Amino acid sequence: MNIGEVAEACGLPAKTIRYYEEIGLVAPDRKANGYRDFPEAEGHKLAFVARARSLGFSIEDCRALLALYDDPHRASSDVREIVRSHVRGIDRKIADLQGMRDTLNHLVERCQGDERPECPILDDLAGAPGLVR
Amino acid sequence: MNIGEVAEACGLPAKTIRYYEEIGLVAPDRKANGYRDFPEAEGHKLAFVARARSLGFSIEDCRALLALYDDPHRASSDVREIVRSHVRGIDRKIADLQGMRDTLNHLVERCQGDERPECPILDDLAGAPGLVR
DNA sequence: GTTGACCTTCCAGTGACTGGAATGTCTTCT
DNA sequence: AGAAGACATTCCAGTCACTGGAAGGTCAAC
Repeated sequence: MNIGEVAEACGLPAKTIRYYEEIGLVAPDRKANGYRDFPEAEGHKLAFVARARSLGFSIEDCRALLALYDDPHRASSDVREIVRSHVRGIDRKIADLQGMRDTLNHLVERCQGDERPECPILDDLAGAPGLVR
Repeated sequence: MNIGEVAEACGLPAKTIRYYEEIGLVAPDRKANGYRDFPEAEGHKLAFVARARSLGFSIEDCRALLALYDDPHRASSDVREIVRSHVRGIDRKIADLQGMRDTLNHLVERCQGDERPECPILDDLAGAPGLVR
């Protein structure tokens, strides 16, 4: 399979696939003309990585997950620990974002949003003691 | 004020403050010995940016907010629109992360997490039709 | 005069791509 | 046989917002 076909199949841009080869996530063969040639297994790896990335895993997580995927003697507890740790990171991010959103919503509520310069949002950013911090 | 003092005061690393000067967010004076000298107003700008960054605003948002902060003829509606648009972005991110977390939690629940290799998480990543996608 | 804390600039690296230039190859049509 | 157009290749640079480190200058205290 050419890079274009495998890109179509797994939903990743060809550029990204070349990058994944460069960092050693996949290792396609080469045809006589220098074109990459992806056997089925490499295509599956790319689809695996595409799905893992869409679930927010880092490239290093993907590397670890791929290694487990390839290892018939893996322990499923190793997989689960990677995923759990990732979920903890996601939970932290959600909590951070919710905190920001709540603060910002409070500020937006108190801002008139008209043509005048008075603005509680700017006052808060400038360090004025707001009602709700 | 030296960079170290102003860093202490606004809670940003000195490295970050130098970077903010480089990209034109602040413009400290210079002493005869080449050291940066931050007048009060520049210190306030840094504190303003530090708080805005902690609320998730991009550097370009900070630049726009600083410009409004500096403009006595601003309209508070301009401020509010920047903030609202940022909140919309935060909401999108939260929704994305919640989607990932829910999917991952479903997968974790179904994984035994023991010493055996069978793993519904890997099966899902590999494209096996899971019960819950 | 020497230590140590502070300051300076400059260069390189992070993560995960993405865009573009310059060039080569394959397929199809005339 | 030649030309067009779609594909492929490599390499370099840019993104965002810093962060680390090297090599060196300055200042205050002992």
